[in-house]
Amino acid sequence: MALVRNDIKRLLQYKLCLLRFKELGVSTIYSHNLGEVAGVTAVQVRKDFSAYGIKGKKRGGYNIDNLLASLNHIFGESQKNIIIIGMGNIGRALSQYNERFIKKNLHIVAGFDIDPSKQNKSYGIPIFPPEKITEIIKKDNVTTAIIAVPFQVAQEVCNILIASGIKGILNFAPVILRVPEKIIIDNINLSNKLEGIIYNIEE
Amino acid sequence: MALVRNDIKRLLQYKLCLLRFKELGVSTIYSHNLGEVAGVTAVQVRKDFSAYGIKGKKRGGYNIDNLLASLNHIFGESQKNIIIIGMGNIGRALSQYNERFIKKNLHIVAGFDIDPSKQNKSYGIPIFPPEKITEIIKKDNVTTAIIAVPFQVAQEVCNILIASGIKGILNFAPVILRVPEKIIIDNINLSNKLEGIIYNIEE
DNA sequence: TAGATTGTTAATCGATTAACAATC
DNA sequence: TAGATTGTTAATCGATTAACAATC
Repeated sequence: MALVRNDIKRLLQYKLCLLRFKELGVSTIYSHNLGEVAGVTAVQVRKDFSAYGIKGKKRGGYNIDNLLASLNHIFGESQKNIIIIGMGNIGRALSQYNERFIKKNLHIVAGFDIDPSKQNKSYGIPIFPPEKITEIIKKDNVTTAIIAVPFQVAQEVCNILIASGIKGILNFAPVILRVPEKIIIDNINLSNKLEGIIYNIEE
Repeated sequence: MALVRNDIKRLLQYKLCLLRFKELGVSTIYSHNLGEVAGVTAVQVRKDFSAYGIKGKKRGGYNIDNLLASLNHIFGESQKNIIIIGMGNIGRALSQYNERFIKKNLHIVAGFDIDPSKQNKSYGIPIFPPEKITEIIKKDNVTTAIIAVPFQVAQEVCNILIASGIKGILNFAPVILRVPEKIIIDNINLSNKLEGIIYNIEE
């Protein structure tokens, strides 16, 4: 099991902030501006860029277009195909994100559910029965899957996905999935997130 | 801006795993068992428990009921009221979690949306117009809010929430919200999560 | 007694911060 | 030249891991 590194999370956050600045017509940015909106220190920003070979101008800051080009190069500009397993409330909500995701070259190409009544196109993406998982993964060269099934079947679904070639998983089921060392996984447990926030409030 | 600490996240994860073990009828657990399912080392488990004054028996492991009692004491057993701002796809999906959340004393007491057509009870929780936010927060003693509005209005909503007394925020809008030092915040950016996973896969 | 497990102290590692040199 | 900013090296801090003592 491998987790996404913090520096990568920060770089993605910078990318998002830079796109916002660009929309506002800003063309140059200083490390302290970017740090402020991204929620990190200016030194952290400069260090992150430096570590990935991204150069600014002393006294002149960083050119936003150059930064975005560098970041896009780091994260790759090819289309990434994604599937969702489980079309319950969360799965359906995520399927609606497709339009937004497509701007970032993230394409949700299919959803899967055992309920035949969900196997139609009303969710914006084609829905298939679970038996089709392996077939679609191969056909569309899918490397990443979102698990949004009940926790009781999450590990079983996870095993099928990995056997079919999936390399990365975003898991919304409230269990820590067991996966081989090389698989990248991010577990999102909403009630734990809420409980964690509340604990800190009351501390 | 304060973030939820890692040790707290682990304790919550332990709690979840322990509940699963308990359901299976297990009454005693060793640090290596718990570590394995929680995805951490046995030493980490023992250190976390030790730091919070939770004792096991040398050679005999930990009693699951005692552990759960200790963890419940740490996290508090009173009812916590939560509101959701924005009843789009994510907001509606989260409102359906209420039944599950209630088992953990997390009560989603209201949702808010500017769209009058959403102000009915079909989502399992009462929906109000945004003007009612402050009133409901005071009335129900709400300390925690989930932001699920479009990013353009997320900061404005955040400011209103904080002015109304909210202390903790779970944010699904793709922006880093600016909040005072004491406010606890957790930003979940789904496309960043997917991009981060994909970056690590391709590395 | 031998073996297994907890629990703590010391060592290591990695990430963040401080300090400051370089330079526009 | 003075001031502002980048970029790097060194110092600090915190978290994880290793080692091992305690004890059931």
